[in-house]
Amino acid sequence: MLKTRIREYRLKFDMNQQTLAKLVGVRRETIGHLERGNYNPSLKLAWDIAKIFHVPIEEIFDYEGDE
Amino acid sequence: MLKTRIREYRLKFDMNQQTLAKLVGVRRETIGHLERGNYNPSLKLAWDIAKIFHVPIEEIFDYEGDE
DNA sequence: ACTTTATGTTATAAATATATAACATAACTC
DNA sequence: GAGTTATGTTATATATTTATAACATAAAGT
Repeated sequence: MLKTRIREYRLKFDMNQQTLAKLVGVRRETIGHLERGNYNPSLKLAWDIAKIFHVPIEEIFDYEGDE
Repeated sequence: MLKTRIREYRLKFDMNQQTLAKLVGVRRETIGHLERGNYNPSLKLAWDIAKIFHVPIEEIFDYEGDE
């Protein structure tokens, strides 16, 4: 399972799903799905999100403890 | 466009596409497609590949200079 | 109470990654 | 030169991400 800190960083940057979505060029629902762990993003999307927060991808997404 | 150093690291680790593919649980062709930039991987696959080489994802994949 | 804002949720469609199988080629070994 | 190994390549099928649209709810402001 993928653990993500999108919500944590999103709140830290004081933005809502809509704003983040627009910044990385996806839909609001897509951000929501990711935050709730509904599916694994593409590398491109993960990259764009991490870049918004100025952190490495591994800081936001974590597959530790997996299959 | 996505630039990748999969081949470079794969050779450094002295493995062929087949071996790397098996290590990360995909097909040989998938590794080949990635090396030739045919498509963007999922975060999971990018993560697994980077982990094989013990480097951060950004060391292997790079979207700098994009859209 | 009504309106707005943020988020959850669900169904379906579209796009894209990956699997699978098949064949090609070039390098190397015997 | 036949056989093996590594890789390229292409066509089709399957799986998964993402888009799109619609409706629900709860909180906050007026």
